[in-house]
Amino acid sequence: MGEPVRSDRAGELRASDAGREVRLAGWVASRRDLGGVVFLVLRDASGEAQVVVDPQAVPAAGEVAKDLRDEYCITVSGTVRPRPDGTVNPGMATGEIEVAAADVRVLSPSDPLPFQIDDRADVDEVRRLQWRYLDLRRPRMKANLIARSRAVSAMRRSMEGQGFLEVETPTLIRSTPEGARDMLVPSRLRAGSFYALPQSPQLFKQLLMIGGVERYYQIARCYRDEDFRSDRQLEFAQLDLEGAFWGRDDVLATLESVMVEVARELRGVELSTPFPRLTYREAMARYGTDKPDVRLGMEICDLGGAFAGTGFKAFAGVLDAGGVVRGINAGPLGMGRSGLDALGDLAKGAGAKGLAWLVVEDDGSLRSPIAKFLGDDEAAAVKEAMGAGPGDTLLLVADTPEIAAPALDRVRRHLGEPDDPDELAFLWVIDFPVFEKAPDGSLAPAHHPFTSPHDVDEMGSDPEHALSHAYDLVLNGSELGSGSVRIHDPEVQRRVFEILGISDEEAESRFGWFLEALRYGTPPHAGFAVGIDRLVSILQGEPNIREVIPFPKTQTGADPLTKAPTPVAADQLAELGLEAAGEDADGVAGGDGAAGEGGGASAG
RNA sequence: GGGGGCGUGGUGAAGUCUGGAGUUCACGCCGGCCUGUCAAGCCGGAGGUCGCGGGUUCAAAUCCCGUCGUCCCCGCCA
Repeated sequence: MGEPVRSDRAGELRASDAGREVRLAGWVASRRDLGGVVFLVLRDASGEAQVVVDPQAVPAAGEVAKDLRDEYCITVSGTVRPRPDGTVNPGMATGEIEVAAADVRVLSPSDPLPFQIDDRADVDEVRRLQWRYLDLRRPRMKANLIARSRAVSAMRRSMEGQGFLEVETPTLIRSTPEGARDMLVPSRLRAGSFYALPQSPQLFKQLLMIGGVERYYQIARCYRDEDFRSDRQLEFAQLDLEGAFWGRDDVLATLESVMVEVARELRGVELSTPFPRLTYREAMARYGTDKPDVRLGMEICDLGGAFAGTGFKAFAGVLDAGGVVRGINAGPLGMGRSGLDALGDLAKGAGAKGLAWLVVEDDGSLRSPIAKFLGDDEAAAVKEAMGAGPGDTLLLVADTPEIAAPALDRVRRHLGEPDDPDELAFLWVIDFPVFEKAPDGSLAPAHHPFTSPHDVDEMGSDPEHALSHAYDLVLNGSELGSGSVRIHDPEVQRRVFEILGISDEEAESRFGWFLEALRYGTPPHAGFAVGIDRLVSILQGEPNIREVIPFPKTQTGADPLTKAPTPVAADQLAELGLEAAGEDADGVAGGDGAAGEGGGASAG
């Protein structure tokens, strides 16, 4: 077996190889048996090449070829030759040549396939995941795997070129019950205690800054035990980075250079930098969201001025109560009553009491259920404020800012469509508030407690308006990642905990090890993390991140291929000092996979 | 926790609203023919618990209830 299985890669053969003896290996992509001659398309990772088997000339090869089926793994020895006149296939990279087979051998036969390898049919995703190894042979997944590899490679190239050190951090870490639910791992050596899988390497990368690394990056696997979305899995990958003696603009510039590199690699485009920056406040005012898709147009207008002193009681009441009237010019929708009602339902789903619509008629008058309540001046002011012309549909929400903004965002995203689907609209959202205001008016921390506030005094005295040095990177309406300038002063860190309602004692018991670290000459530092799955899925035009993950899980956290998760044997649990709760308490791995209610495990 | 879509031979779809024999289309599979095909072509064939359970009905893929799976969304994701 000293002889190599193959001499050449199928997809790389060209006319200049004519006359060469080659040995190929790969899979049977198709077989066209014309009786007197058999054409095979042999596919390997490099591409495809046509093989011709002539049973008259080579009877043994003819016998083998007759029994080949799709996806048999084979080797073919033969001679590369130009195709006869009129049979060149210009749609194929190797279409000028074919390999005249002298010998065909089956390395490994294939059962009939559960679905076809070509892209003809949109196979049910569970089917694809159940036979993911076959799905990976299909063009779509193959292209996505390659794209992901190239994206990560571009990131590494960019980081290395800028002097960053790649450092790995642990994936079995201390649980910090903040933010998302932790994925827990029981400890056998300390029964009853648990590790957590990292939601991010946050504190470790800060320790690396204290450790003098100065420029750190990592392709980090992160875990968050929250419900799935099209852009969320239990585990995901981030480009995580941090720099010492850095401020915000160093971070943004570095990330921009990484994005330029990745976009060049995957899209062959040159992004223009710097990316636009919006403050959080601007983003909310103009788009009603902290991750605006600026490709959609239809910016939100504030109509408080136009309706000041209005006689329309619904609006006047909202304005008097400190609320807002805002709207978007949806352009020439040409929508009937039912369509407009559906938009209204969308707005109501976001908490709005309703969505008022006004259509500008050709003569400039307004057709609307509320038209009769509006004076001529008001109508003119509204049209003026929204830049409305004949045919335009104007959609208005009157409510508190916390409700009006997201409601209009939903309507806007529902209606909007980018002019150019290939456009990449990167932008930064900066100056996030320290606290986010929920629709019910309550305040909740918007970021992790190691984020530096603009002013810690203000954070205490005016929490509603206090800003932090936190920023997000947004691409086409998706949050790609976020970062911040970190607190490096232990006293500031202590006060931030205090304001967040974490007592000195609690902070000491949970983060004492980190607070101590801050006391040993911590450099100012800042950093960021980019969601790799999201970035690659958007650049690849994929609708969800599962398409760029080789072995993803379904929405209920199941892997249709391996059937994970499963119950485990009682003795396996006993060793960990655990007792399973739920119906499958004494189930074993490989059972029917029905997870017990609660599914949890308690320390025993 | 909540809202919505989907589930029909191996695959994809139509049929479901308006109940009437597992009907149809494409691909695949099996067999045969075929010496220049290109997701070959032609002829023949096999293949089904219409996700599962219950109900209504003379009769259910179709209507009703429940349940499972999956996808999208809200909540959640500091």
